[in-house]
Amino acid sequence: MTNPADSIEIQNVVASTGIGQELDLEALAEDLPGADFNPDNFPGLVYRTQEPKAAALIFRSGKIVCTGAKSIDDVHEALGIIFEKLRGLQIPVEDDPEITVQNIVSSADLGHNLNLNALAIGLGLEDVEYEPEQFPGLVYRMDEPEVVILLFGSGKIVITGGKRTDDAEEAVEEIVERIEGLGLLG
Amino acid sequence: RLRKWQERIRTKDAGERNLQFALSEIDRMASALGVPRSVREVASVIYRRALNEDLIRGRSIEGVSTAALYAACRVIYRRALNEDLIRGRSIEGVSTAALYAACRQEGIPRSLDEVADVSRVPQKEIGRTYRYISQELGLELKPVDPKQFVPRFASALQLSEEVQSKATEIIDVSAEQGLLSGKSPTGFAAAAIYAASLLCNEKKTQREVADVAQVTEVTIRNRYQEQIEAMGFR
DNA sequence: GCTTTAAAAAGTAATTT
DNA sequence: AAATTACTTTTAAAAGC
Repeated sequence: MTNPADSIEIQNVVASTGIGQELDLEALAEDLPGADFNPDNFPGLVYRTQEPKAAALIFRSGKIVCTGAKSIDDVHEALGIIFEKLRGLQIPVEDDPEITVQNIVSSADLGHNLNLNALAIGLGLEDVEYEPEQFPGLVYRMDEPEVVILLFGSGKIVITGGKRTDDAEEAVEEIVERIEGLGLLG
Repeated sequence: RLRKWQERIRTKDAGERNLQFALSEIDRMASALGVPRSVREVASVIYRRALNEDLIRGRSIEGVSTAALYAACRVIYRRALNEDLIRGRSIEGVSTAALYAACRQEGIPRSLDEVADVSRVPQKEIGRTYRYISQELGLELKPVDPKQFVPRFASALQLSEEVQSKATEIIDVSAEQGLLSGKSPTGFAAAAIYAASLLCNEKKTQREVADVAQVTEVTIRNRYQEQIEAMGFR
């Protein structure tokens, strides 16, 4: 009788921001201990924070992508650390750069095993991708909220593509309702 | 005006060539897979539909095996690109994906591994292209049924009808108990055939079955244990 | 389309012990 | 034969090929 929505855990938050200042990544790679910069492979410089654990991709334009954080607060904290590091290097950083959450990845547990074959047909083959030869999860694209849900035989699920914390909760309620409506939830 | 006319002819030429190439590729791969002529025709129809709906865009030629054919493929690709016809997508990828889809539609599926063995395109691209054309053409193919692999695998192993029907029964019973969700259809079929061969005293080793189904012995062992339990043996 | 980053889910595969 | 490592899928942004 536990509510699947209560089992939701945010696993990763992706966000973007910018310091409003062009950067010399070659020089930054020298001054920032632990920075990875391989312009031949990728134009961004990779910098990882320990607490909270996250990875940032810093670009020449001054734009930054932060990923790996476990919450929106952690994203702000990690980026705050990076902003301070840059200021410490005499690089001008805007007072409080706007941070935009781009994607939230969450996991949850529906609490019952799922018959993915029946679910693929029940949810509608046009909205479903289920190719167990290639991947064990059923991929379901939901319209409202606009997210992608990966459903597994164990009843564990992954919700991704949402930008708001509420998206995962709404998605879980919606998918539970749909599966129950099909009589396919335990 | 004359140039435009010539361009049109060239465009039509390239298109014809591409189609001819695609169809001959489908035929070559189908022969290598031992696919009946009726199914080859379905593959051809799917390819033509993909062409008509302009889906041969955005994919690159990646598969390389025989240098000569790869070169021919590149020439065609470049021509089509110059004529602004194909813009990226590979004829081979779409041909192979069409064949894979046709086999499924006809109920005699080949695994992506098997199709990749006779294609010049990597398995990853075949799977991706299949998902793309399947979605765009609205093929709506149901998930592959492991039972559909039984006759072909069992006959390759020279197993009797009795083993085949036993394997089919094992698949039905274990799938009924929810063991199939998320599992590879080939691995599931392979394990059932292995189990059935034991039960019918026509034992094949896990390695023999694994080779035919192109899965590992570890996978057969894992699925076998679950299926035996589902059947109430052990 | 590709390149890089991170994270979960579960299956399969290749190595190593 | 068991344990480890690694890859499959989805998502989003960044700059550039």
